[in-house]
Amino acid sequence: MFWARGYAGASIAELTEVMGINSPSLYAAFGSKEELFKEAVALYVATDDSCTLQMLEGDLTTRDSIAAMLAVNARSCLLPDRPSGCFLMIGATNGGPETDAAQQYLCDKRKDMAARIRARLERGVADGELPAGLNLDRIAAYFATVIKGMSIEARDGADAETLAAVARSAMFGWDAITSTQG
Amino acid sequence: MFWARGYAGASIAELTEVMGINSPSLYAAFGSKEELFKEAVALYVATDDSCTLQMLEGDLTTRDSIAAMLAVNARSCLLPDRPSGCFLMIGATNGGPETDAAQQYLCDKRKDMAARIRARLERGVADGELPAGLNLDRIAAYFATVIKGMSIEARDGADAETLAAVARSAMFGWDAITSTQG
DNA sequence: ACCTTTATTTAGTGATCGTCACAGAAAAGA
DNA sequence: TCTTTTCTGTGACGATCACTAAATAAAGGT
Repeated sequence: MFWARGYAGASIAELTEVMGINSPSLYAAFGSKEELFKEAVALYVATDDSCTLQMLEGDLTTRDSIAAMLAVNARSCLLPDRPSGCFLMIGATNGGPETDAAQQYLCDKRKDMAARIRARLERGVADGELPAGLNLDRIAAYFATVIKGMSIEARDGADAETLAAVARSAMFGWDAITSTQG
Repeated sequence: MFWARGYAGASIAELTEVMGINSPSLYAAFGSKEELFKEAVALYVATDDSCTLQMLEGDLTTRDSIAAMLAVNARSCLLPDRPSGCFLMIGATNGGPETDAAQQYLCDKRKDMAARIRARLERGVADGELPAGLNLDRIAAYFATVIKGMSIEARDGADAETLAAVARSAMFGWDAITSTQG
């Protein structure tokens, strides 16, 4: 529900109906809507989202691991029986001050993602695959931007082939991006 | 208000307070919250957003016009006294069924943007700058994805230099993207 | 079988949502 | 000046929001 409607758009009444419980049970188990949301996000990060970032952990070259991450993200934006796009990108964007905590929580998760991309780039520098002196923050920001954009693109109705092509296109500039010019 | 909080997050009470009127005046002038939102979006498209797509209309080469569009978009995501990011990307993403019309309206505007990028690419083919046989839809989807991602990146706190670097990075693969391989 | 503890249901809290009927004020035409 | 028209402010509509106190049912221990 949070994934499809967002934090503010998913009401307690809808949540309890889907969960098959009454609201007092929900509050006894989770404490508040905000806590329930955070647990849902944590579950998402531990399951669906882990596949994408897991591509950064293997024995692939730096370039191939980034490419694989983009490709996996493109696919996971259009899984059957799930809302389009990544939960972390679209789970809480709109809303008044009462949604600030949820928005900040997702923002932190997105920054974790960028940090892990940056860590993979650092490993590439340490392995000698990438030259020293690169501005790794900016390179990581570029790939994070593409990933974020793909979620909106998926919500707008892009098909799997288009998203896969976007992932490939984002890699075409790899050699120039990873040259020492920033 | 819609830009900062989104369609569902901006209440009539907040809107009327900012506008300095009472709700009956708002309904007499615009008819409904949805109509007011559409007028606000139309105003945004005609003013702030026009600067970005205007880069596609000049005498620049296809490559330079796309690069200029990305650069202008990067700057307009972080204007002072305005919410971060593009209104079309973040104005209505969350919410229940009653926000579907607003979401669809913004989605159509985003597709207009992609269509204009595609039209610029077509002009490039007609001018002989780009080879024939390219899958222009996918190329346009790539640049649209980068633009969409930059808005989330801006909301997440990226500074102007980072966004400008992202815009440059997105252009590094231009030659490969515009080769006849799709 | 009895008591204690846990879980679920019913019902309702005040607040806020988008929207509008109605009354009173201001402006315009004669 | 009087009437007609347009506009603005007051107040309230039913619905829904997140959240919870009190009552009822179930489960576990002895």
